[in-house]
Amino acid sequence: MRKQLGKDSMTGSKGEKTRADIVGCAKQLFYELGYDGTSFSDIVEASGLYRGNIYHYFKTKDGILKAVIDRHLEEYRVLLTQWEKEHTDPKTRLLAFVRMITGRKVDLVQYGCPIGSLNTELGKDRRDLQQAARALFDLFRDWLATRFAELNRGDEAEPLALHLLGRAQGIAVMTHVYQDAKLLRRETTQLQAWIEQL
Amino acid sequence: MRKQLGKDSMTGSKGEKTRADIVGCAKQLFYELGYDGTSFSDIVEASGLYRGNIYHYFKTKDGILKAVIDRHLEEYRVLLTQWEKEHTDPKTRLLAFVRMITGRKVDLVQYGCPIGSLNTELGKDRRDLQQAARALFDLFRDWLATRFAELNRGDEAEPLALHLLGRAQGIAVMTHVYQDAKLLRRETTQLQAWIEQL
DNA sequence: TACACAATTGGATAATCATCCTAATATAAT
DNA sequence: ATTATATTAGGATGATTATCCAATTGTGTA
Repeated sequence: MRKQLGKDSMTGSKGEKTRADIVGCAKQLFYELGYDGTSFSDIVEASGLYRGNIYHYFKTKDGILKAVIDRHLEEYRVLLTQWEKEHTDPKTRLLAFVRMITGRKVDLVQYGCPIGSLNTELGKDRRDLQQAARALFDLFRDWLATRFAELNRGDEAEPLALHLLGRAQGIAVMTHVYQDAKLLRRETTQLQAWIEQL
Repeated sequence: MRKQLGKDSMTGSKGEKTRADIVGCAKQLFYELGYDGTSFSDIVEASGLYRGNIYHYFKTKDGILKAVIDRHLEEYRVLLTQWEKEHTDPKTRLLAFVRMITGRKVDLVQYGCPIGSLNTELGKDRRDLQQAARALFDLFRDWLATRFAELNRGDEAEPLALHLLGRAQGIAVMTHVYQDAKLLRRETTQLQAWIEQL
């Protein structure tokens, strides 16, 4: 019954739950208030834990952000895998990406794109952290590029993926700035048409 | 020789220059570091003035931001008027908008879109300030819509303007995130083609 | 049972933040 | 020259920030 290998393989389930709670609270707060806009005290309050306890799991606020980014990565990976299981047609898979945008309409109107706004904020003065956050863009870029490759657009696959990602980002920014769900609907419809006509 | 009416009508040119310097420094700092990322001390250092002196001109940091937004508005208004003077064809005028993007390539790669990133940041927790910053989007939206109206796209003028703005924002985000000038070039070329084919 | 370590408690700390305050000095009008 | 106001000088203030630390409690293992 020894599991002495990794130090985090089989740490008490109690601690793992606490750790996950911290990441969950921080993830939501960073989304709603921004990374810099979220204070350590905010995380303390939202989680209902003590300051020291949180520092037992994370040495710095930056460390929490890294964990939040990892959580995002895990969740989006699950989502992408799910889309691949649900659909086989490349275009339909691409449409699932667009459907994710419309599905998160309410949050997009209120807080913008979670990964876009995070990268925009960190890109200003914390380029070290932005590099970590960029992995989220890479994840979608690669997945989308694979879909375009499935459509036999081999050499244009990556540019097309970046184009689609950019379109989505633009829609997210405009939707957030104008708090306009109609705009989001109109633009995503155009995006769907663009995919179908590929 | 009395000008007792407005308290700022004809304040000494010395003070007006100081005020303008403060706004100029803050404008650049807010762009490079973000609003929250810029401390009052940063403005003090960059301007070479004393703290109290800056507070003589602006009661709060928020007040400085409002002045910075106004400065942006003035400068962009000049730019838009200039484009209208330089070109008469609506499409050529729209292309001037796209050329602005490519012309600011270096800054876009490094700091993103000044008005987009500002709105994204303020939209998180300071919706009151975001409302003021949104005026910058309105300025471009209205100007672009007028161009589409010139192209006899009356009822679609505003949606088309928002679409073009969104495309530009998306390009700015992607260019900034990936620090990739090539991407910017590729996407703006597509945007030009879209305008010409209208 | 005893021991080692994980987890929690609760407060302290130094730095930084925006803001405010009182004087001193310059500038212009009377 | 005198008064009033605009401007500059420089420091003080209290709140908030991220981070740290010592003491205590829980928990699974030898």
